[in-house]
Amino acid sequence: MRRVTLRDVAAEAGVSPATASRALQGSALVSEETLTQVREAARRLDYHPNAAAQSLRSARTGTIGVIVPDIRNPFFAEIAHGAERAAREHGLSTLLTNAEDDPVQQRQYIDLLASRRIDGLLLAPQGATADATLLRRTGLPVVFVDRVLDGFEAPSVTSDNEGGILRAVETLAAHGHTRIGYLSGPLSTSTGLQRHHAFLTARERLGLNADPSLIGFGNFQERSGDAIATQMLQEGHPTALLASDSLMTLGALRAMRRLRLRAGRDLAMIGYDDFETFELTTPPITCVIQQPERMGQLGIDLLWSLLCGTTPESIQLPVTFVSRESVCDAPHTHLREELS
Amino acid sequence: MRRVTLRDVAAEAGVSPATASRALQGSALVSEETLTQVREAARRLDYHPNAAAQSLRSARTGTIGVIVPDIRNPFFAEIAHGAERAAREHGLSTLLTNAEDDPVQQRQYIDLLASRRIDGLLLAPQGATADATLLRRTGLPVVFVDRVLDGFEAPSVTSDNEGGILRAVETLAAHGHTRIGYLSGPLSTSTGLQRHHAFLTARERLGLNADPSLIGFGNFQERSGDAIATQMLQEGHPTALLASDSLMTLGALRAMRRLRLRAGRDLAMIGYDDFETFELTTPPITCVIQQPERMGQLGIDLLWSLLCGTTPESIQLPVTFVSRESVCDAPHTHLREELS
DNA sequence: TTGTAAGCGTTATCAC
DNA sequence: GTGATAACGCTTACAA
Repeated sequence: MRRVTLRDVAAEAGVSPATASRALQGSALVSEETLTQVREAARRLDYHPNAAAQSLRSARTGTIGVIVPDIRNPFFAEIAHGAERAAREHGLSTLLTNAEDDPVQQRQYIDLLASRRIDGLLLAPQGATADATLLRRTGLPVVFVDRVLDGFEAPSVTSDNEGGILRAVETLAAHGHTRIGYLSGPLSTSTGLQRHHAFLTARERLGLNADPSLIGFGNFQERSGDAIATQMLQEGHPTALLASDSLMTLGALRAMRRLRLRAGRDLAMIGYDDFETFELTTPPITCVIQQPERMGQLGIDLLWSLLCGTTPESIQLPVTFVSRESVCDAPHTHLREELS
Repeated sequence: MRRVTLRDVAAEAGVSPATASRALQGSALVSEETLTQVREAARRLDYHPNAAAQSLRSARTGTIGVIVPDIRNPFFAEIAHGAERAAREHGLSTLLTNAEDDPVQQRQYIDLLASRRIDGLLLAPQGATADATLLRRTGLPVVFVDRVLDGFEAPSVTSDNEGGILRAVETLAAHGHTRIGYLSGPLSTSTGLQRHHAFLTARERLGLNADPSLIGFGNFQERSGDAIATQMLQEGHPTALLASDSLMTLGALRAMRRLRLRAGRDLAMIGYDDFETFELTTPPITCVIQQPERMGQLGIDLLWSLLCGTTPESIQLPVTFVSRESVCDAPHTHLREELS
């Protein structure tokens, strides 16, 4: 089954390939009549232009690469979705890849996408400065989304990590909690780092207990949230738990269930990022909500500006604090009340 | 910033472009010495081969197109993830696109991917026979995953929809339910159609109530599940609810919450597909579980066979029934017991 | 083992 | 308005 080429279309329409090309691109320099003839011919032959030849010639692909660390994490699925929508509105298509939280895979995908001559890259990065060098050498226009990479200057769409954590810790403190267990993400990500830092700052400012067993480091995956919560609940004696992403929140909830501890009664719990069912668990989970779909969309908009030659400003989106029912008072607060 | 081409690498290594090309492909016909020299040169210059030129010349792209109806549905995110993993193992990369439950977008993506000269297509299709024609005309090797398209013969990886629904209905019937409300997916999808048919068959075989108000049609999205459940619970008087995918299950749970009905006590509930938190809701939700990641992986394996020239057999995966706590006895069962 | 050269399908630059 | 024609960067006969 030989492929239909522009030559075939041109022959069918009785014009030269050059004219056919112009017609299909909607160039103004072609007569109304030949235009319709060429279009008709293309339709009849079911012509699909060869994108490889097009981009070889024009040095543009009309494709944006998107690299997320974990497509199964709903947060990043939303980002990908928002990005794809926005890209389509600009007439661009997206090449979505999933680095699976693996810096090596991330590097491979950067190489792959560079080979594919994407017009730009939307990246939720992980890893170290080595990757900044790699990234720089590709010469690609880059926009960061959610996370940024040290040592590489690029416009970014991030979210108010400090504000989100601060708000959560303040809320817990207001309920009398002083022993707050924090399930941190990896410090190798900018979000993990910022949130961790914000937690330390908030904790100090509010004079809360700084027992080191009240911080556990995970990898933003459910399993690590489970493991950290399990250990912490048995050894750190927290009266409240704060997780730094939705999957770790999920893991913590699973651990609590196993230990027969109920959020909102035996223990206060605040999650980061929403999850479809956090509203339907018992109790519904109080959490800090970001705007992942919007982040993806804005990321593409910034990239578009970049492609158009302007240097856009980075954007930091605000977070929302959604108070549901998983935050109870600290036990000693009850005591205090009973005594008074 | 001019791009580095094979010529540059060849010049740097002091050989011809042909030799450089051969060396970089690891051809056996090149001496050990020039091989390392070319590789070194490529590394030094940070050479990224131009995929457009490669595939223009070789008529292969090493890329598989994947079209899913809704990437935000965790079921399809898992499929995409499984597909990507498997593709990478075959040395292929994936171009993931999201049709957003829109046949028009699906068509656009088929065109787009055909233009990109993907080597094959993994498709979870929707829509009518018109799309079968379109698909056929692309001449692409296609494998269906999860769903199939009427009028287009292709290997597929599906799941035992009849078995899953049958098992769910039998379970409810065994608990004394005769008025089972069914939240159907769209009959324009093969899964929606098969499950609906299986529900009718099971219901008839078990002699259950066939009140038409006990079936509602949705679109596999949360909102439709909510709407259908809301109406059905107020007008159909079901004692049990069976939803046909996870998002509609979610919607039903939301509706029940609003109406202050609790699954496993006021009403039996069975979901289709698992959802991260169905285990953590109150009560945990009984459901039929599929194997989406495995479906994606097997889909790519079939496609690979297809690309290698063999015609693989279609695969139907079994489902698992996970009994949790959302299925209670029907009210009249209690009555009967009390009377006896 | 290596080099030369043709050509993949398209678009851009010329002329006409 | 339209048609030759040259290039884009690479692979692969074929020749050396």
